[in-house]
Amino acid sequence: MDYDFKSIEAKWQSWWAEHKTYRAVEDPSRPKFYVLDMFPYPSGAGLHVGHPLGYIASDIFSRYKRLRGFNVLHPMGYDAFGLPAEQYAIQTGQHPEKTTTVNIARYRSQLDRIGFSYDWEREVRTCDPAYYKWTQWAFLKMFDSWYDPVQDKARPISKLIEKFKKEGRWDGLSEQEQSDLLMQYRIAYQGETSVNWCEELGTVLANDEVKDGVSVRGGFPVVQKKMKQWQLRVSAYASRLLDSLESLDWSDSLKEMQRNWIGRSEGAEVEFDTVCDGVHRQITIFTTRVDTIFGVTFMVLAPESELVPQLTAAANKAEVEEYLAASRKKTERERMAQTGKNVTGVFSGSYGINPLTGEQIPIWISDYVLAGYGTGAIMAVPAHDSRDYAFARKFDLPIIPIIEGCDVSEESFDAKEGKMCNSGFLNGLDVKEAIEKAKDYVEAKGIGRRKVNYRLRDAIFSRQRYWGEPFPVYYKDGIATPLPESELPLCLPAIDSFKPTGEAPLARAKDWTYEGYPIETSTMPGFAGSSAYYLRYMDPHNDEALVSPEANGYWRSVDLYVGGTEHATGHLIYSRFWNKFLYDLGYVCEDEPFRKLVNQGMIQGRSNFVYRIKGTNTFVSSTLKDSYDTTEIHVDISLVHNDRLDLEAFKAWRPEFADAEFILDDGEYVCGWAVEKMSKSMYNVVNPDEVCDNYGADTLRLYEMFLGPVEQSKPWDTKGIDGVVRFLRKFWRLYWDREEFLVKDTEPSPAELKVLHKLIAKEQEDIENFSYNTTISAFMIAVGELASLGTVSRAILEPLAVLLCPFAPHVCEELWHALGHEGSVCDAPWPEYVAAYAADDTVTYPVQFNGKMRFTVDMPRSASPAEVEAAVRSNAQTDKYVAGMNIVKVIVVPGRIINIVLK
RNA sequence: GCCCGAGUGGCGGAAUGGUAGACGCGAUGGACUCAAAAUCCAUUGUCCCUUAAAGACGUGUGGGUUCGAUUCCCACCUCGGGCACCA
Repeated sequence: MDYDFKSIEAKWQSWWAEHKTYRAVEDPSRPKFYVLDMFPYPSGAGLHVGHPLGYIASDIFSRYKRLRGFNVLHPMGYDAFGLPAEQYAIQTGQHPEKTTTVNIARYRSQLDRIGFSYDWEREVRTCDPAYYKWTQWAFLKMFDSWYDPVQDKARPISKLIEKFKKEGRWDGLSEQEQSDLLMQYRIAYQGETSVNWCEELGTVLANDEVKDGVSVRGGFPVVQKKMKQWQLRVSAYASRLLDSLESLDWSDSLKEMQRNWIGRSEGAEVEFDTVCDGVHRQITIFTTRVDTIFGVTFMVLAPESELVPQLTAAANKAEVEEYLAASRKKTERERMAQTGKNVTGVFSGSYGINPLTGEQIPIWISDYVLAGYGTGAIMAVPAHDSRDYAFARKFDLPIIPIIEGCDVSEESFDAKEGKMCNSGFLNGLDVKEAIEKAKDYVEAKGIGRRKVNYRLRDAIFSRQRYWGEPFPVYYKDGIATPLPESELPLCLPAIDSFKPTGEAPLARAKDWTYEGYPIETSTMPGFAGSSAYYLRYMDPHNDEALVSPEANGYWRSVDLYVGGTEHATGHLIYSRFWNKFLYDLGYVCEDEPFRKLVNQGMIQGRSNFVYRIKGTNTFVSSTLKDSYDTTEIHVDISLVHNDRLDLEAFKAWRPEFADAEFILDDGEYVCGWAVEKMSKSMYNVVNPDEVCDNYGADTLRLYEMFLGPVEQSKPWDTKGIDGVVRFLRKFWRLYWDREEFLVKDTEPSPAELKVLHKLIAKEQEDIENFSYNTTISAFMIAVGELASLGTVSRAILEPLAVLLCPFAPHVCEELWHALGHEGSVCDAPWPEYVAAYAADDTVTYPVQFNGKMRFTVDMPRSASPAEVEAAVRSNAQTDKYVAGMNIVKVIVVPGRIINIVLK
């Protein structure tokens, strides 16, 4: 029989489906292992070969763990709410649900062809009401909770009310006042803050959805706007999110990204007296450099700070108003661009009083100070802060150096080193000591206190969009009131048009009311549905709970999570927050959701180019292009083989090339190439379906892993796939020769057993380290060796099929059944490694003289270093290389090398 | 600017202190064939050389540690990623 991957793959894929081979069932008698992929957003473009990279890696790991006796949970689903489907609906009028369903079906068929071991009975879709019921439920729990700083965890809001009652702060408040009070404490709360507003998308965005001042989706400009929005009090968890990062088995770079995003900084808050038109008032600033307080020459408020109206002198009002108005209109991008000399600001007309020197200093307003960080007000030390320095230079404010010997004529001295001067009681101290002493001083004087600040902000949780989870909240006489849990899920209502009209789409829904009161018209953001999906997979059909304590107690948390780095500051922060919240309330048993995380690299495209001579329709081969003035044009990689252009196909590709002429090199047109992002516009997209059609799923799986380490980005180049194709054919031929099944019940030779055991040892080690490319190399070597040994023994070939099955499940399943087994190879026992064959081994030691290799010596692996040394000293060749010199020492590294040091 | 990560043949990559370039692609030569495909065999870092033996050089650059460095340390260069008025 020949290796016919098409029929083999189709046959076993349906066999697996029929036999429910990959169904996971809780079984307390077996150890569990939970392997999770980041579920995809089902986009209209379908999958390209880069997408399944992580899925293949995790599938190999799942199958391997299963062979090692673990009860593996390996689910898949869809992150199905999101902007693109809605944008598409706006353009075409098609309901997002419809396009999403179509896209999901396409994703599913593409995934199915690759032969993943997913338990599809556990599939989740975030847009399914049965699923988003639990997203809404979690929101209600967050609404009904507060963060208790004493116990350092979230607790029911009723406990807070009890506390207020005891303190006499509750009774006598009106309903509205009670609601307003609690709103300041709820984990999910509604609050007025400065938010990222994207006009083009008609919605607010969270911090991680904005990059370089534009929206991540679409790249539209973003402005700061004060708005009342639903938010999640993620900031309450900042220190816990930071601290428990230590315990996670994630890459250092990813942890570092999260640390940066959380942005802990230690400093102090200091009170400054201010005077504005004769009115005195205290304000608080935050600084990490209390030691520089003698160098303060002015203060700055953020334009959005609520202190601005209070500290604007009547005489300066007009100017300040003008500045505030201009600042409001700027996009984030414009604000970020105005660094250094372009810095802007306006004098408020009021003054602060330095609490240490008693000196009066002007208060300015500038948007280089952020409202959302610290207190929105700073003390400016231009000599030792580059931003303050730029501002002082621009507006001609004094600069007083307070560190000995520093030169501030050209730039500020920001480093935390040197000896203090011009600083009263701090003089002569080292900067680090001065910081501590100054903190002690302000605390003792009662004018300040130590304070840790975090950059991490609360997450803006509402979106003025349609295609998301509705908030289970209605407004009873203007008071935000949760829907009773029994009303969940609150289903997304039908609307007649998706076109933006300036109001939230749900405001146009008919009867969007509860008991006659209006329901919230915002919907939840994309990260809502993805924050707890890993919990839902544990118990996906439960109507009573997000996850039952039994299911959660068994599967606990994700043992291995595979996905891209792009979620480092979004999903992976929100999920950890969400999980910690549920943990605080006792709904889940683990504090962290993802124990080990592997970031797969990107698969880049390999683009091809043709070179058109400017002003003509003549194309010159890349090998000759330097003698012409050419334009580089992307050409579809399907028209190119081995970098040689198919001229006829190229002419037929697009009408403008129909009469193209060519300058060939040696009869061939050689295309240029480059590694770029895989995308339609670069004509370098490779579709996994095509690869499955032409080479088979097992080949695709092996090749993606063989390309290089999973974590690394690497280019896809289809021409390299032949090596893997040849390997699989060779592997097949160990079992089958035309019509004859070669496997016999003969005794294997020691040489054959050695090949097998070497492979078992290598695979065990490599899979645990995600070093799949080297495992596959080891397979290629082993199969080559077995072929030349003429292996037919069942004792070798049966375990061999098991070993390869995580990588190439279809072909191994076929062979496993050909060997006479009834059940799936997935349930085969992992081949035992027989230590005897390793002990029996011979090691060929290279013998070096002063680091230079001269000859080799064969020794049994079990030989002691002393025995090896003795054997080498008495070797006939040794004398020749010693040649009259003295042997200083002999270094024997067991199993590796012998080095003889001569002098 | 700050913080991570990476630089190895024509290409993807292997080796985390011990024979640098495993394995694969590509390339060259050969076998089989009327021929092609497929398959198999051999060669394939650079230099010197007719060839071979032998040798020298060689993991971004320059230093250092070591009997021995792609691997560890210091400085620099280049590329990739993240953060960036966070006081």
